[in-house]
Amino acid sequence: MANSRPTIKDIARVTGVSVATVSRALRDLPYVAPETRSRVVEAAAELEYEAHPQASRLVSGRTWTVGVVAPQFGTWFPFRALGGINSVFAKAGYDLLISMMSAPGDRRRFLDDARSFCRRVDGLVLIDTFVGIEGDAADTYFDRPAVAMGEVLEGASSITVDNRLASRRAAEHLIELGHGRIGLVAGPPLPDLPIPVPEQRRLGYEDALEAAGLPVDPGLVVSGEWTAVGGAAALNALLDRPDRPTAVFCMSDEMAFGVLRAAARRGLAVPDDLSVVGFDDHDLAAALGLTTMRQAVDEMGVRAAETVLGLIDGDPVTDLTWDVPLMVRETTAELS
Amino acid sequence: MANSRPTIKDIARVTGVSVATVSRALRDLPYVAPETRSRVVEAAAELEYEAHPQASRLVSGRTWTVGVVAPQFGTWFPFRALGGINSVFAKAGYDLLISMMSAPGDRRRFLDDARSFCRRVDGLVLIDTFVGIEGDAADTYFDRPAVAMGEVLEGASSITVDNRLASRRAAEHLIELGHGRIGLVAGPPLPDLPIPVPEQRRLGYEDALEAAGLPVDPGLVVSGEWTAVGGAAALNALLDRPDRPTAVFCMSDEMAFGVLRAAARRGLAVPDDLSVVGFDDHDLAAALGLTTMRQAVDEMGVRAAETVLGLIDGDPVTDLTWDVPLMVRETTAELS
DNA sequence: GTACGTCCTGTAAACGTTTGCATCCCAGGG
DNA sequence: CCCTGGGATGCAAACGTTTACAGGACGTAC
Repeated sequence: MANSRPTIKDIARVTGVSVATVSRALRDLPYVAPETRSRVVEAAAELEYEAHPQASRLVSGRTWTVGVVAPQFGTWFPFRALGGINSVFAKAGYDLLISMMSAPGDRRRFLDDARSFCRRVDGLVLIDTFVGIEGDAADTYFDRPAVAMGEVLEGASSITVDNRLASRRAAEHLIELGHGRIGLVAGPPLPDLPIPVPEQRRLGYEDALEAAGLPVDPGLVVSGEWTAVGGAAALNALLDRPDRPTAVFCMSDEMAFGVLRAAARRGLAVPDDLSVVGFDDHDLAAALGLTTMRQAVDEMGVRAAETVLGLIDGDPVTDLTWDVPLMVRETTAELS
Repeated sequence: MANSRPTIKDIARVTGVSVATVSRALRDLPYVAPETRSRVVEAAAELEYEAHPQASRLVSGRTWTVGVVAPQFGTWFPFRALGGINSVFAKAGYDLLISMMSAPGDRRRFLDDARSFCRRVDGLVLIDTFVGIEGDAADTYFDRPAVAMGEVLEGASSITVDNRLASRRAAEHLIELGHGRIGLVAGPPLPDLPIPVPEQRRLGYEDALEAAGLPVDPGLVVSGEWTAVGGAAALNALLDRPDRPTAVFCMSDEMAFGVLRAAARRGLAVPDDLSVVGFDDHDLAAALGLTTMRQAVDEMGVRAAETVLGLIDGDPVTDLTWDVPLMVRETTAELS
C-alpha cells in the first residue's frame, strides 16, 4: 500500500495529462477543456488528493494563513474577538496562526519576531497590541496587510471604540439619574506600557462631570487591577472616604463584578444605595443585570477579519470607530 | 535596494562557502569547522537572514507548528487552556495553528478536514472535541501525535478529570455541612452530541447521596444552558418547588453565578439560606467567593502541550487524570 | 610509503507545487 | 489554400531549503 499521500504527479499519471494541466484544472484557471477538467477533478476526488500546503506556498507566496496577535492577559476580550475572527476566516478558507502575549513584556518579544511571523501569513489582526504607542507605523514591524483592534495604527486599518465618548456617556447616565458624587474605578497605570485607554476613559468621565457643572474630585478616582479583585479593592477604598460616592463607573465589567460583590459585603444594596456602571458587556453582564457600555467584541472581530481579507485583495486602509451603546440594566437607579 | 529577503545563497556567496555548509552551520549540525560556523553565523546576523519557513518545511517535513482545536462555545475553559498551551509552545519554538468550532455541528466539519489540517502541523491538542464519542480511535482522523483534553481517546494521550469523583466530592461537602436536600443544576443534554460530562457529574452527585443514605429525588435535578442565564432559570425552577433545597451543586461556575444572582433576587441570602457549589474555578470564582471544584485549566494546558512535545519526540501515549480539589470559599455554610 | 579514519566541504538531487513559454491543433477569414 | 489567432496542453524552470553522496585534506597506524 502506498502509504504516502498522492501528489499532483499521480493525478497526472492517472488522467494522462501533464502536471501543469492538473494544477490549472484544480484551481479553476482558464485554458482547460471542460472534459479534461472534469476528468482531473474526478481523479483527484478518487485519490483523495489535496495539494501539499508547504509546496504551493513556497512557489506562490500565498500562505492562506492569517496571523492573530492576542494578549493572554485580560482573557475575555481577545477570546471573544477570536471567535468572530475565526468564523470569517474559516469560511474564506484561511488558517489562523496565533501568537499570544502572556505578559505586557512579551510585546517587545513579539515585535522583535514580527518579520519572521509575517513570512508565515498573508495578513494580520492585532488585538490590543499597541504597536503604535511609541509612534511607529505598522510597516516598521510588518510587511503584511494588518488591521489593529483597539488602537489607531498608521499604515494599518483599525477598528476602535471612542473610549472617551463612551465613558462620558456612562457618566452622563449616572448624572441624569441625579448622582453628583460619582466614583471612578480605573484600570492601573502601566509605567512600562502607557496605553491610552485608561486615560481616555478617565477624560470622558471628567468631560461629563464638567459639562454638568459638577466638581471633579481626584479623590473619587481609584485605580486597581483590571480584575474583579481589583474592582473590589477599589470600591472599598472609595467607601472608606467620609463622603462616599452614590454611584461608580468602572472601566471594565470584571472590575464592576468585584464592585458589586464588595458592595454586597458591606451591606450596600445595588442600585438603591449604590449605582454601578461597567464597560465591555462581558458575557456575564446581562445575566448579572449589570448596566454597562457594550463593546460588541465578536462583531468587531468579524469586521476586523473582513477588513483583512479586503486588504489582501488590495483594498485601501481604513479606520473604523465602533459604536458603544449604553445598556441600561439593573445596577443603576435614580438617586433617592 | 534588494527588496526581497536574503536567502541561504546570499549567505553562501558572502562567506564563500556552499549552501550546504551554510545550512549545516546555521542548524548546529556537526562537521562544520568552528571558524567557518562563526563566519556564517555572523554573516547571517548581518544580513538578518532567516530561513524561509515554507521551503524548509517542504523538504524536511517538520512544520514546527502544532494545531489546537478548541470549541468557541463555552468561552472560558478553552481560552485559559490556550494560554497554558501557548506558553509551552512559544518557548519550544512552535507556532500555534488553531481551528475553532463555533458550534457543536462544526465538529463534523472539522473531522472531515482533519487530515488536511494534519499536514500543516507536527502534533495536535484537542480540547473538548469528543472525537472518540462514537468509538473511533485517534488515527481514524489524525495521522499526527495528539493529546486530548477532556476525553480519553484511543491512540492519543489524554488529560482528563474524574468528573464523577469530583462531583461526588462537591456533593459530599454539602452533606458534611448537614444539607439533606441538595439541588443539582445540570448542563443540558445534547441529543446530537451525547457528551458524557453531564452524566458523569450527575452520577457523582448521586453517588454522594446514596453513600450518605440520602434519597435521590429526580425532582431536584434541573437542566439548563451552560450559562449564568441557564443557572438562574434552573434555580428558579428549584425554588418553585414546595420543598425547596437548602443547597445546590452547579455543574459549572457560570451557572453558579446565575444561581447566586437568582438567589439574591428572590431574597435568599447565600450561604445562610442557600449553599452553592460550582465547578471549574472560573476566573471570577475566587473574587466572588464561590466555593467550587477547581480545574486548573491553564496548568492542564501546559501539561497537554508538554505531552505533545514528548509524543513528537517519540514518547509513548499516556493517560493522565488531573486532580480537582475542592475550594471552600464563602458560598457554603453549615445548615442552620 | 601506503592504508585508513576522521573531519570538513561541495555538488546535486530531491521536496511538490506554480507558472512562463513553447507548441500543437483547429476554426475562420481572406 | 494560406494565414492568423486563440484555446488547450506540455515542458521545464523556478521557489529556498535539506540531505545523500562524493571528495579532499590531514593525521595516524602499520
